[in-house]
Order: sequence, then structure tokens, then C-alpha cells
Amino acid sequence: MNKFYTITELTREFGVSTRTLRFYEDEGLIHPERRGRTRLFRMSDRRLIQEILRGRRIGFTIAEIREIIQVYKDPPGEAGQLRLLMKRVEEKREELNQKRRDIDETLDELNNVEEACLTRLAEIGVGT
Amino acid sequence: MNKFYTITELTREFGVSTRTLRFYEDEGLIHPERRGRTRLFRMSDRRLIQEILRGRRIGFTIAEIREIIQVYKDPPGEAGQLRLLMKRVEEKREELNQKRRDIDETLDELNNVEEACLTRLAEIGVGT
DNA sequence: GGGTGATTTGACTTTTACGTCAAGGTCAAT
DNA sequence: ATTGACCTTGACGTAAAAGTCAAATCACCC
Repeated sequence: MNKFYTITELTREFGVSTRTLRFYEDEGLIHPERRGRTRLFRMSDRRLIQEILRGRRIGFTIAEIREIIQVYKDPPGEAGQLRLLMKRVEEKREELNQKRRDIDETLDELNNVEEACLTRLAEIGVGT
Repeated sequence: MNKFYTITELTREFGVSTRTLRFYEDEGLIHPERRGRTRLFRMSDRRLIQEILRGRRIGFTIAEIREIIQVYKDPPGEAGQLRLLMKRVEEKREELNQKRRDIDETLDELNNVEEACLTRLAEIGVGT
């Protein structure tokens, strides 16, 4: 079937604006086909957008996302480049692990807040 | 002992600029004491800064961080407010859980990239 | 074949979270 | 008293990631 998606289909699905998707194209993150001037998104574009948005949610910049995409599209062939890439991967891993710790701590805090709310509610509206 | 910290002590400890800490004060996130015009940070300020930076790392905006701080400083007393707060807590929890999933998926991807690098390296520089 | 609604490009604007001067105050040590 | 380190306010600048708006074009349907 090889269905094509229009830009607004994808904006609705992912909750982003058309401006955002065009911006990602301008930035070289996606390359939808064209029929005339209108963009036609394939499955692969759709998946790529999902990855981009995932990166965005965890705070990657466009440049970082582009870099990751590049690696997938065109992995380096030279040993030095490979080592460099591995170092960067290691750094990213550290960063993400830190972020996970931060998230876990914050989730704990949220639990505390919630419990405090519940006790408070129990005190106030004794018969809720 | 009740030690005071100077602004640069804290900037060095946390790896942020003085501008950043003054910005946080302008935004009402911290309220260091003053001796004359110079800021004196107490332990409580230090801890608060840690929390702020943790929030920052996981992508909270200044406004969100301020809101969280507010809740700690001055928890709402009215039932409706409490319920509202709990709803927002629940939303934040969802958001953070999503972020955790995103991070885990990205960590998996990083592992793939690393493995690909290793195989590639083994192929190329057979005797590294 | 004209209207309607979706798309496109391009330019300009906005928001967030600081960075970067400029211009000077404070204080301890020399 | 001067130097040097550190601190202050205030104004202006900037980069990233879109938002907004205008004008033009396109596809489609009756």
C-alpha cells in the first residue's frame, strides 16, 4: 500500500505544528518527498519524527538530534572517528543516567507532596 | 558554625555562572541574605540551588521550578486547592515517567551504536 | 470554472535562560 | 594608597525553537 501522510495528519498525530515539521526539514532532520510543492511523508519519515520528538522530550538540541541521525544514516568508517563517537556515546550515557537519577528523585518528591496532600485532606474534610 | 557561602563558591561548586544565580534570585527562586550589597548564601540556599539545578537538568522551566518551590514553602490549606495540586502532581508524574521511557529507549539505542562501533573497529583495525 | 480549504514560502516576532559588557563598590593585603 | 580579587546593578545581546502572519499556490468538488 505504501501510504503517504500529509503534513497535517502528522501534526495531529504527534501534537506538533506544521511550522515545527517544516522547521525540522529546514534543519535537515527529515526529507519528505514532494508532489509538486506539497510534502508527502512516508513511514520512514514518520518513524524519524517519532525519534526526533523523543529526543526533544529528553532535552536534546536539534544539533544533537541531527548528529544522532547522521550516525545512523552514515556511520563513520575510520578508526579515530569511531573512537571519538564512542567517547561521545559514553558522555551521553552519563548525561542520561544523571537525568534518570534526577527524575527518580523528583518522583520521590512528588510522592511526598501527594502524601502530604492526602493527610491534609484527611485532616480538613474529615468526611470527604 | 552557620557558615555562609559566597556567590563564587557556589558557582564553582555547581558549575554555574554568577549571572545564573543572580538570575534565579531575580526570578524569586532564592533569597540569599545581604551584608551591605553582597549576597550571603546559607545552607538552605545551597540546598535550594541543588533542587533548582536538578529541575533544570530534567527540563523544567523556571516557572515550573518556582511553582514547586512555592508548594514546599507554602502548601495550600484549602481542599479544592489541594485537589488541584494533586492533579498537577499526577500530570507531572506522567510526564516524568514518559521521560524515563524516552531515556531508557535512547540508552538502548546508544548501546546499539556502541556495539556497532566495536564490531566495526574489530573489522578494521584487526589487531588494535 | 469558481469557490473552498489545505499548503507553501518567507519574513518577522517571541520566549526562555541566560551571556556579556560597562561602570563601579568593597575589602584584605602589600 | 594602591593593587587585585571579588562583588554589585543595569542594560543590552543572543541562541534555540518555534509562533505568527501574509501572500501565493494547489487540489478538489459542485
